[in-house]
Amino acid sequence: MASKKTTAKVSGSPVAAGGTVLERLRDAGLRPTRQRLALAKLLFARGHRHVSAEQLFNEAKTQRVDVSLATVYNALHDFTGKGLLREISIDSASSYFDTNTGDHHHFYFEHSGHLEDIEAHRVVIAALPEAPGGAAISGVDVIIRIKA
Amino acid sequence: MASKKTTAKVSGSPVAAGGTVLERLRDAGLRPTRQRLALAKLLFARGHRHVSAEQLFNEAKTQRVDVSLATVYNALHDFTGKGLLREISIDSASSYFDTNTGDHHHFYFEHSGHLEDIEAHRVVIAALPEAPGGAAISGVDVIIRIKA
DNA sequence: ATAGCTGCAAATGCTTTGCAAGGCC
DNA sequence: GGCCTTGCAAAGCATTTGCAGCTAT
Repeated sequence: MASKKTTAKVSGSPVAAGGTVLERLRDAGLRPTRQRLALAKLLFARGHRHVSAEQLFNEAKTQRVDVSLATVYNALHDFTGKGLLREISIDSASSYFDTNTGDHHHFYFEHSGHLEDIEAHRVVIAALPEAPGGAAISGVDVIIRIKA
Repeated sequence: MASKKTTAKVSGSPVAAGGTVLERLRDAGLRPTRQRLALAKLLFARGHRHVSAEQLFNEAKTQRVDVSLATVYNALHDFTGKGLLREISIDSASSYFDTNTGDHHHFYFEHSGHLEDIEAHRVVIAALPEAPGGAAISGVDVIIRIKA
């Protein structure tokens, strides 16, 4: 699979202006349809964020972008499959999609269900057990739960 | 903050014989009904485990314990509410309940959805950011994802 | 006796899917 | 034009709830 042409730019900065979103979709091998473009802009144009499908759907509606909930789910999963997003499940009620695909961790505010990024370098892990059977570690997630 | 009362035995050994499970329910203020006792035994009599509602339900059936799925969910949540279990949501597909309520972390096997405990002391965190707004940290969860 | 459980099945909420119509290359 | 996407609504899961009957205390 993974037939990409790559300009080695994917995981750089949050993307500022408008044109880049289109390129990003193309690079990922996703057709830049009206819906995907609109959703990608909502997701990537304002820095890193954490959204649920429902949330993004409502935002789209507010912005007069006409998409169905099913399409939002499709887009979110397509983006995730291509590495444009990362899926996070902390609360069984619903999944969140994180526009920050780089190495980092999270604060989780238990009272609100809100999520906030922690830059990777702010968490220093001095010791970690090896995986049983010498298996490969695909990632380490640290979640700091905030009570208040 | 580990608000525990009991006889300081909760996170010690896995509970061996039969009587203790009953006491534990009583201590928690839960009526030791036939169903809860049976479920509690399945959960606590064999060391620490991670189970989903469906799993526990099937185990009960296998052991000829007659309970409904709804009762399993009720019991699981009642136990969790009283601090006898801890709920974990890593996979949005379903929640797991961990009989180990002490401080510890997890290996998560992505291909099987299986979960395995990591003793707290095996993960050493050298630096941790403070919570925004000086809020209180209620816990730190570390999940090591295993690819294979 | 009585407040608290349990069981069943229907209800709910999030997410996925099927299939016809539409849009990008 | 062909194939990928979309959109709706219906289908699918895991989980919850309502209410009559049961059971610890």
